[in-house]
Amino acid sequence: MHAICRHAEWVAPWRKAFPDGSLSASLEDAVGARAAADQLWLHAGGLDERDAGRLVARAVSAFPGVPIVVMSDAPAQAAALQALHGGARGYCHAQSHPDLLRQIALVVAHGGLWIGPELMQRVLGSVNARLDGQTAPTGNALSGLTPRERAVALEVAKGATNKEAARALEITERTVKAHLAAAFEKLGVRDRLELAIRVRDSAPVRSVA
Amino acid sequence: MHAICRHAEWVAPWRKAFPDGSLSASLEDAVGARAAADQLWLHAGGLDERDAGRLVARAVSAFPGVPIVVMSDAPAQAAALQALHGGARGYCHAQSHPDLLRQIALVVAHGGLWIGPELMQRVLGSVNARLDGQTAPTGNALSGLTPRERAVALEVAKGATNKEAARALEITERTVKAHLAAAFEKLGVRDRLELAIRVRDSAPVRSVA
DNA sequence: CGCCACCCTGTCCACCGGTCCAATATCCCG
DNA sequence: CGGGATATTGGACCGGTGGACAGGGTGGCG
Repeated sequence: MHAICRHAEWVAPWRKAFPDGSLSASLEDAVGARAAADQLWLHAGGLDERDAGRLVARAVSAFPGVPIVVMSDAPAQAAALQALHGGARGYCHAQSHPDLLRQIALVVAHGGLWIGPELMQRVLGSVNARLDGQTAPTGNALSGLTPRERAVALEVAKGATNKEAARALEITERTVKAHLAAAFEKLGVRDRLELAIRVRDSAPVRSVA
Repeated sequence: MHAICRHAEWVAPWRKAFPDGSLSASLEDAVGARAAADQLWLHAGGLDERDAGRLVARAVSAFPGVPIVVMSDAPAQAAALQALHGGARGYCHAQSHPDLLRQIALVVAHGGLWIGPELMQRVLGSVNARLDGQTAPTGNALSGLTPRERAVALEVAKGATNKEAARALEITERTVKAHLAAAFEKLGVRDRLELAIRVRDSAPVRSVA
């Protein structure tokens, strides 16, 4: 267990959690001291996201195979993502309770990934913000189509297969193909992909999370 | 500790890892039995990604607050993404060594997230693409792909067929298929239409502020 | 009543798209 | 040097897709 922090007092909880842990003032010092550790904890106090990400990347290459946990003074989701993307295995508040730090160490030591509970929620729930238009924004590429053709085109533009569109509209797959063929003809496209592109590019408003 | 699996022999390692764990044949059985568990392990053996994702989502709502771990017979990145997006806290091979399973349980029990080490980077890249529309200039849907996969994906996102993409990149149609299949897997999409949607929605340039 | 537009369905078939089984060559890294 | 990632290609397989050939039903309009 080794931590890197310019001033020892910045990571008081960590010292309390791991009394036997060693500490370096910088990554270079740790490398010079050949600090062999099972885990490396980085204090990224004043660094912005980008610098923190780079620091993590350097640490990863300097200590290959050693899991890295980043401690921030002001945790932010963007910073957490950068840190994890850089190769960190954990991200937490530098002033977390020693018990929590030990718990994080446990998770990371066993190959797990530690991200803040609020970030966890975003990760796990990100897909729930699915787009489900179902609106009727007239005046775009769909204006020349009949209502049913438009409905089918919208389903396809969401990525649906013929079978799925059929189920969604409660009609036969054959009928979907008929409406689709008509839409192809009217819009001058050759397949569902071009239709989807046409529809989505001409959509007046987009409700993306 | 509770597992859901149609046939007990499919999850022999799990039974060895948790001799005291209970087991149900289906999610409905588990609900009916009011199986109160600290963790719920789902065997998603023969299910495809989508059904597995839905199963996880149902399990999450049926057992709110209970961490879910998905065991797959043939782990794939796309399936892992679907499972995690559905709310799973872990994803692993159903035939993993009991020691590894116990390790995973430990991580999950302490609030961690378990994904295969090789999957970690990609998942984070995908999460990156989903979460930030303004912070990271780099990191759209293409970020996790290799240069050639990215090139093929861009051609397809423009509406090109395999043959056209092949001609544009001066490679065989067969190779286009290979790169596309890899891109599908990494992005967690099933066909070129969903890939095009994903790519175009995460494009760096957006007309709306 | 005919005509027409729209909606729905059926069958047959060629082609494309996606996946599974490979193999080969290069390059970089530990 | 061996292992891993990347790029490239081959063949076979099969389901989805799109086009072509059909129809039948409804409602409006001259």
